[in-house]
Amino acid sequence: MTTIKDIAKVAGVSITTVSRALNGYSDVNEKTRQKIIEIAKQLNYSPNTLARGLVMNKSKTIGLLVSGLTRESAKDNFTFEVLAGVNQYVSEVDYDMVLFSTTSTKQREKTYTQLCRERRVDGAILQGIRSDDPYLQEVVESDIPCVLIDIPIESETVGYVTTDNVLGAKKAVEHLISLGHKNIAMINGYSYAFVSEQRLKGFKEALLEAGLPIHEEWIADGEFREDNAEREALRLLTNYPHITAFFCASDLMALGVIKAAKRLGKRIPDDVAIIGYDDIILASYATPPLSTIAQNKFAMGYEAAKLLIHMLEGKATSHVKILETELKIRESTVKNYD
Amino acid sequence: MTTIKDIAKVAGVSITTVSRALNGYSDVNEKTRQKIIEIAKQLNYSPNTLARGLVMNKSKTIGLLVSGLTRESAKDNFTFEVLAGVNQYVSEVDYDMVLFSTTSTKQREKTYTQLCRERRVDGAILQGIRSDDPYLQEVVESDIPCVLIDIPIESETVGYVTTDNVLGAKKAVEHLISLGHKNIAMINGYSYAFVSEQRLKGFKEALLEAGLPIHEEWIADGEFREDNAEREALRLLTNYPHITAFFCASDLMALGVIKAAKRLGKRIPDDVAIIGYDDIILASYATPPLSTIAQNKFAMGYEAAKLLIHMLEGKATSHVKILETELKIRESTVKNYD
DNA sequence: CTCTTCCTCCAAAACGTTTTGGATTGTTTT
DNA sequence: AAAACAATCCAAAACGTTTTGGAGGAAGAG
Repeated sequence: MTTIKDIAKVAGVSITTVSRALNGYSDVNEKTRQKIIEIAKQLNYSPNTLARGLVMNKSKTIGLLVSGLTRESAKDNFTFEVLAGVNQYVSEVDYDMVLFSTTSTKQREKTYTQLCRERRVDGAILQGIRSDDPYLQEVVESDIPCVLIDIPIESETVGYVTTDNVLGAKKAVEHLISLGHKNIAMINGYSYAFVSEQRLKGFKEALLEAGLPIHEEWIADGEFREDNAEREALRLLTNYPHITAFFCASDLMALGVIKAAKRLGKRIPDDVAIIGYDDIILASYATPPLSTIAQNKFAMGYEAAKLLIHMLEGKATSHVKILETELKIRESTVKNYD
Repeated sequence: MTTIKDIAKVAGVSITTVSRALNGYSDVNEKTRQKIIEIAKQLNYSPNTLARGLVMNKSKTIGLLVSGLTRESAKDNFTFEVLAGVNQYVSEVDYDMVLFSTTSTKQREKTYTQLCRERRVDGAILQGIRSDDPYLQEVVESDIPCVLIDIPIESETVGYVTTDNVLGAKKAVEHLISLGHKNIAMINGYSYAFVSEQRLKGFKEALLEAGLPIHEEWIADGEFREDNAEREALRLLTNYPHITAFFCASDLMALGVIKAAKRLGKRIPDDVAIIGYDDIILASYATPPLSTIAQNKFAMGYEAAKLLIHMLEGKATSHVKILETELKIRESTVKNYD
């Protein structure tokens, strides 16, 4: 493996000059620079980022901390798309990304700060962690720059990117209302996700603004799981047969509700209309295709990486990025749409 | 940020002793070791992996080189599941994983070797690269340990993990034949994927062994794309109406074929049976649910990482791992299955 | 009492960079 | 002709580890 030392020897200059030549400093003669560059190319030189990182005290590497990168999480490809977005920006600006996946057990072994410092990441992006997660507290207290996805916490060193979940939920429910639905149930996600709170808020606001009553007993916790949502929907549809529409805090749960409705012999959307949240791939392939509030997960990853790296380089003006959502109307709410 | 120097000062010993104490060498008194460990904990010490990597000349980091980590590739979650598998093993043995995503344009800028050496990865896993890819040649020539997924190349420094694609394809086609199909078409992937060759081979073998003729004109190239497969299937079904079954080299293409069949008003599986390959998430959610040859993509990633790290640590006995596939029968081939 | 051996410890070198603070020219200004 | 300046180069320190080759002393063997 060739080093700048080797280049220096061949070129007959000092290693200082090689370093400065390769890094574009002005205090080296253009002729020697060309010679050095030529030699570097011939010797097939590539700089040792470890050595560089050691002396510069930064690695040009960010960590992506996701929770639950498991076989099962592949269904909602949320994590994957965020990852793809992060990767996109990171590679545009010549950073590296290292992936950490945490589980609740793992968190007891190693703290967030340890993880980041040991791996010498300059900053981190956190996705999918819950609001009761031990990491979260640590993140805010540590001095490692970090960007949260879908968790609205802001400080000197932490920023976040999210969508307006209140508005998104409102758009979904208003869509149902505009179709004439008056008896709308909601399957929410677990309460230790910030988005659940907000989507619930949007749900209630939409009802209130339309002058509809809020039935607390029509709001169930599906824990963001397909099977739980199915079970809850079965229960609701059986106990409260006048429900004609469901707003679900995730598409995966909406798929569960579809199953429940089908099992009870209800026609969708005639007997019961269903709208989800996220716009996962499965949504458009479901039968019937699922109406939903689309979030651009790729963009969320991209913007998170952008924000983080701007923060690292001291050129971030704001620490917050709110993205748009979009109502996608498909056949689970409107028959023969298209 | 505390270093071993700080610990040494507090403990009143040399940095050598601290290093050796923390790394479990035997030539340090158990009492001093405990003292040092205690101090390290108090000072919140975490080792600088850059410095360590520099002197040890290895980073305990592997690179995962995937091609086409884009928004679109989320549909077939192949990449994601492999990634999850790699991540799983890597974190079990306390390595790190850094993700590189390549595009054909990017490959011209930076060579594989440069990429690996610059980022100081100890080895790499390559997924999704094509057989005509400039990288592939380089990989074999370079001395960086590497594991290929679904590309059977083996050498001192390169191994691979794959499934038996010939057998997998045979199983699929034999299933169709066992259902009485005699006129079976195939939608293959592009030819610069090794798996396409092999699945084609399996397809032909199955036909031959059953004494059925091979109609070359019934074999189309869907380029692993849903839309292309749909177009090709439309063409085949129109031109050769006696075709009663399709074997597709990927589930995504099978979904395209389903669309084509539906568009022509054919009933599935009564008029035309369809079987795919991969078992992507969408397969079980399709209408009708898609029969397929399942590959355990998570396991492929896991085994690839395992193999690579064994190679790195000199304890790999073989450089090859072949995984099993499994025939999953669903309603696209057999009515009311279950 | 001397010679080994074992147990603990340590100083210094090494890894490959970047950066600091000059040194050496040659050229221009006064 | 002296002084100031610009251009080009370099030696040495620094980053935080691991490893090498001992040093010093205590205990056991003869």
